[in-house]
This record gives sequence, C-alpha cells and structure tokens, in this order.
Amino acid sequence: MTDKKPPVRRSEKSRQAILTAARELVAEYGFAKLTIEAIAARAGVGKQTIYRWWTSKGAVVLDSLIGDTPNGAALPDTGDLATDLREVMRLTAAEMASPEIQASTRAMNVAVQTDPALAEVYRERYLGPALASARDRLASAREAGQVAADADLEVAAEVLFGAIYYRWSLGLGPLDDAYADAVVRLVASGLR
Amino acid sequence: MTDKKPPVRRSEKSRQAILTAARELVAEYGFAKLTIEAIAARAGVGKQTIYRWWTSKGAVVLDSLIGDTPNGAALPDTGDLATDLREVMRLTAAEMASPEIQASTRAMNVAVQTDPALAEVYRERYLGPALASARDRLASAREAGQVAADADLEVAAEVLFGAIYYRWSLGLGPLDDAYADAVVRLVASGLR
Amino acid sequence: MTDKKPPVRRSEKSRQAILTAARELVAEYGFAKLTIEAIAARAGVGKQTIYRWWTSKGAVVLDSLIGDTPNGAALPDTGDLATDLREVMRLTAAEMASPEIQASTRAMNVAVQTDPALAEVYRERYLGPALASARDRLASAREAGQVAADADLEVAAEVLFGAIYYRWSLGLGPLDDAYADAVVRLVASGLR
Amino acid sequence: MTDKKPPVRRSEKSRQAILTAARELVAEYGFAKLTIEAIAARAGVGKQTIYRWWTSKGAVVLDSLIGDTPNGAALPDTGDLATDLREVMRLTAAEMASPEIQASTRAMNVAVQTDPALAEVYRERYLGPALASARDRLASAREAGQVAADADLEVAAEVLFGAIYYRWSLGLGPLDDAYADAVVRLVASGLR
DNA sequence: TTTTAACCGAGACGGTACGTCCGGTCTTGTC
DNA sequence: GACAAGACCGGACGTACCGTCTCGGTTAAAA
Repeated sequence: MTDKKPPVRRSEKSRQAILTAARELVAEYGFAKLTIEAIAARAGVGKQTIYRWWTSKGAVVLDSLIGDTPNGAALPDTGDLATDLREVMRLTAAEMASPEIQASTRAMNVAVQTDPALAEVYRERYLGPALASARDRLASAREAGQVAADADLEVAAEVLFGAIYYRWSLGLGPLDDAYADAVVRLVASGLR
Repeated sequence: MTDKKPPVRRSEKSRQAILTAARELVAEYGFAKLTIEAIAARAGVGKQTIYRWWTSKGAVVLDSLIGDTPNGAALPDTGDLATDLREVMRLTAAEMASPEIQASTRAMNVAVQTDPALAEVYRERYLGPALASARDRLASAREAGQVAADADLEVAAEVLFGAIYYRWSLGLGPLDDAYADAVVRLVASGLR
Repeated sequence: MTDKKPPVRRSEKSRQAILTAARELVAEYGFAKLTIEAIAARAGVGKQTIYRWWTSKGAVVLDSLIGDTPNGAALPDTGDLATDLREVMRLTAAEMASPEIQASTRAMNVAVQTDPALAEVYRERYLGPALASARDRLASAREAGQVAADADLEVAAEVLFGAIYYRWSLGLGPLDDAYADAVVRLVASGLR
Repeated sequence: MTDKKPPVRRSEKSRQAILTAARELVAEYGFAKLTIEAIAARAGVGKQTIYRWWTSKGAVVLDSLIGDTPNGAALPDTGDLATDLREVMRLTAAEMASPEIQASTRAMNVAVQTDPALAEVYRERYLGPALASARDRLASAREAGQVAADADLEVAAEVLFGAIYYRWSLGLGPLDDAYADAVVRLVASGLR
C-alpha cells in the first residue's frame, strides 16, 4: 500500500503473508528487534520480495498495522457535546492503554518518528480521519450553540488527542477514564 | 549520569569527550544513523569505555543532551496568566520548531520511546521540572482568582505541552505563534 | 576444501581471493599476526563469507598453502638407494631452510599443532603422499637387495623426515647438505 | 627465570602463584585459550605484575613448565647400547603419549614454535641436556667398540628423538613400545 | 625510626579482533 | 518474470584480551 509501484504482477498471497508476519513479530518482539530477515523467514518469502514492494521496515509495519482499517468512524452525536467527547476520549485512552495494542501502536509511533514519508502516510490515512471526525462533531456542536462561534475547532481537536498522546507517549501517568474526563472538562469548558 | 555505578574511578576527560561526540554526531547524522563505534572513534575512546558506563546508544544520547541543563526555570509572573502562558508556549513552540534543535530533540524523543528506563530518566530530569513550573504558575493564578478553584492544574499543564508535543511529534502543522496562542486561549478560557 | 559443505552455491572468485590473500598475508606477517579481518579486507570479501566456508584461521591457511599441490612426486630411482635418498633429503632440507618458504611452512605447522582436525587434513593431503613416495623407493630398494628383508620401511621413512623436521622445528642446527647426508648415511646403513 | 631482570625486589609468593595458575590453566584449557588476564585472576595478581617479569604468554608457560626440572639425567649404562636406548626411547614415547602430560607439552611446543627467543631457552634448558645425555651414552658405547668410530653421534641422538617428536607432533601414529623399539633397532644398526 | 620508592592488587583505559547479525544487492533455479 | 532461497559485501554489534596506565596500600631498604 504505502510504497506500491504500479502493481504489475504481484502475489497477493505473499503480500498477506508478509503483513501478517510483520504484525505477529511486532507483537512478539517489538519494533526495535524486528528485522526484515525475520519477516521474510516467517512469511516464507524471499527478502527480495519485501524489498521489491516496500522501502523500509517501517513501511511494512505501518502497512501491516494500518491495514485497511478506515479509522474514520463519525463520533456519536447525542446532542450533548461533553458526553460525546467523554465517550470518545475514554475509548481512545483505554485503547492506547491496553497491553495488547500497546506494542503495535508503539511500533507505529517509532516508525513514524523516524521516517517523514511514513509520517505523511500515517497522518493521511490514520490521524487525519480521526481528527476530522472530532472536528465535525465540534462543528455540529457549534451549530447547536454549545461552542463559541469564534472557537478554533481544528486546534481543539488536536488538543484533545494531543493530551492523551502526550501522556501515553512519555508515560506521564495513567490513561484512565478520570484523565480522559479531566481533559474533556477543560476543553469543553474552554470552548464555550 | 544515567547509569553511573558507585563512582569507582572514572576518567572525566573520556566522559566529556564521549558526550560531546554524541552530541555532535546526533546533530550531524541524526539518531538512527548514530553508532557507538562512531562515538568512540570521534571521542578517541575505546568502545568498552562507553559500554562500561552506559547501557545503550539511547542512554548516551540522553545523557549528552540533558547534560546539566536544569530545564526548571520558573515561568514569568506578570500577573496576567494568559500573557505569561502565551510567552512560554510561544517559546517552547519556537524552540521545537528550530532546525538546530530539531535533531537533538527528535533523537531524545526516539530514545525515550524505545526504552522505558530512559523514559523514566527523561521524565524526572527534563519533563518533570518543566511541568512543575507551569503548574506552579497556574497555582499562583488560582490564588489570584484567575483560575477556577476546582481546576485540575496538573492536567492543564499537560494539555498545554501535550498540544505542542503532538503537533511537533507527528508533524500535524506549523509550530508558530498563532498555534501557541490558540492553545493558550482554549486552555486559559477553560480554566476560568 | 577443508570444510566445504555439500557444494551448494559458492563463489569461486571469492574463494580464490580469500586463499590468495591468506597466502600473501602469511608471507608478509606470519601466522600469529594474521587476522580474519585482514584476509577479508584484502580479498575484498565479507567476513561472513570466510566464516561460512571455513572453521578457523588455521583452516583457511592450510587450504591456501596446500592448495592443489599434489606433493606426491615419486622419488628418483637411479638404482643406488643412498644417492636417491640423499637427493631427496638435501632438497627437503633446503626447501625448509629457504627463507621464502619458511613463513608458510611455519604457519602451516602452527595451525596443525593447534587443531587436530587440521592435522588430519595435513597428514592425508600433504605428509601422507611424501611418506608414501619414500616408502615406495625403499621397497624397490629392498627388492634390489639393498635393504634387509625384515626392515620396517614405514618407520625408516618417518625417521628420515622426522630428523629434518625435528631440527627445523626446534631450530637445533643448520639444515644443510651435510646434515641431510649424515641422516641418510645413518639410516641407509641401518637398513642394510 | 626466563626473563628475570636483576632480581631487585620481587614477591616470591606472586611468582609462584602465577606459575601455578599458568600450569593449571594450560592443563585445563590448553595453550591457545590461555590468557594473561585469566592467569592474573587465578593467581590473584595484577596483570602488571606478570608483564613486569615476563615478556609474553609463552614465556610464562615455558617458565611454569620447565620449572626447575633438570631433565638432564644420564642414560642408564648396562653395557648394551640397544637395551639402554630402548629403555630411554620407550620412556620418552610413553611420556609424550600420556594424556596428563600432553596438554603441557603441546603448549610448550606451540609456544616455542611461535617465539624464537623461547625456543632458545627451551633448547638450552630442556632439549640440550636430553640430547647431551644421549650423546654421552653413545660416546661410551663407541669407546666400548659397539659403535663405528666415524659415526656422527650428534646426528644419531637427534634422529632418535626426532623420530618420536615427528610422530607425536603430527599425530602420525601410535607412540608405543613397538615404535620406540623399531627406531632404536634402525639407528643402533646404522651406528655399527 | 622514619622516610621513600619500588612492588603490588585492582582495574580503567585506548585499541584490535573476534564471531554474529542484519542490511540491501545479486544470482540461481523453479513455477 | 515474479518468486523462494540464500550467497554475497559491507558494516555495526557487544565481548574478550591486549599491553599501558593510574590509583591507593604495603613493604623493605636507605636515611
């Protein structure tokens, strides 16, 4: 996906095997200890087949983790902004705190830190949609008069996710409901 | 610093040479292309001398960059919270956006992402003081009645820095004064 | 040769380059100062390529020196045993005394002293044929009645070469024609 | 012994500990795997103390093995040369074949092969006396008329020991009484 | 008897080479 | 011609020892 050249004649079976192997190995050993050779071996694939279609370890990993998940589900809209934001933030926090997903997300995060090209893909296909959904919900709240007319919704969305990302990324504290709620309270209050 | 054993008998000259070499090489080539061998070579030091006192490339880099910088300067206190926060956030944003410092900070960030032990050190010696300063300024504002009595200052400080970190880390947009101001506006308003 | 696995798919060019480099480096620096890294560097080859096909420095050296030399030339047979033996012993002595060959032979000797597996190869491909040739000549002399019927030709051959080897190996004295002749005189006389 | 400078003020205790450690380690691991550091550690001695008094690993080993053994015992003289030689050769062969002594002797042999200075010491203090004893016995046999007047006794002695050394050094065959006897028979016959 | 300097243990130091791992490229034979 | 397999060159890894160099502590001769 990430680096596909004009898809001339490509073994879908190999592609899937590679992505699956990458996913498994990241889960088992983490991003740092992951090697192209190990992916090839586990996938039963020649190394060249990986190099033919991806540019780096990070590209494979990103591809394997983003996969075909859309990640663009619209936020719930119960009419009460704080309630809806709270739900999403709690969910996001819980997801990032969950041990099963940790390894993958950390891997993706490191990959993205290291390679601007991957960051581009990551933003477009993963973060962008999530931020857009939040922005949309905020816009609908503004229309409902729950948010000040001059509020910068773009920034508000970023601040919400940024708070969680910051705490998660640097291990500053627990990612529980209380934290999610506190962030939502602050931002929602600031938006009024 | 990071991994010093009971200070047996250690060459201060070598230690400095290693940290300097690490700092330079990170600036020149970035964290990913940095090698222990290169550090040793530039520092005119045996590899063993590095392995004797540090546990990993990341530990050396962190040590070389945190150095002896306190990073705990108190925030200005003009009496107006928004003004003071704006100044600090603008400064922080500008610092992280500046190309000269980019390489170092990215390096430190990757190192920390990869090794929980380093993250611990980073939090204690670098982030902690910065967050504490912000918290202190918010506390003084609360006493001045500019902040609601029940506001969670801890979370507020994190949200402020988190917003900048998020945008910087993932390259979501420009780190200019406008962004810093927007974040401050939202948070300051939320705190009232 | 020494350690070849089922000849999978091996670069003959690299093999030759390695053996040549080993030969040169032994001649230049001697066995003790020889390193695998130096061989790889001079041969323009990855170290792994050496480790893939040989088990040790000694194995490479032995291979490089034994090469494809047969070393099994039959002894001359002029009809007079003493004359023929004298010629071979003089030649052998001169060869081992010659400075150009010294380094190689000493290297091979040390390699063989250190590793029984190499000794095995050395005996079979190098010493064995030489001893066999001598034994054959003695046998023909016995048929001609110049040697006692009950003489142990095997031992006689060993004694001949052993005398030279002993003096050479431990530097007990000059390896000149006089010495070769003295040894031949003693043994030939003992065989009658 | 080997490299002693004017024995200013030297800890006899350390010296003994080093030699003992060297002897033990050679027996346990062989000469190739022996390291100065290991000797120092086992002897409870600083490395410098070894380097102060010896020039190389080989020098320590040689010193530790030659020790103060004279090795110059005169050969028995029963009146019958062949009998006496047979006894000495059998004994020598058995000694070199014995597994307990193997490691030491091989170590000494390798050390000597590698360093001409050690070879010098080895010849003077170890081989020389042994060869001289044999030569003396041959001389007495010549006086008794058992050996031709023009025989080269020097060479004869070398040939005797050389045969055993050759077979032992290169592993050409068993070092049993039969071999010792065969060598003696050939040489004794040649001397008449 | 006190000084003093060499010796000693310990072990850090700048280095070199080790043998291994992996990156990214190239080659071979199969499908 | 894409593919699995894996050899190849290169280069960094982390370790083991080298031989040199402090650093106190201890001795034994000189003062």
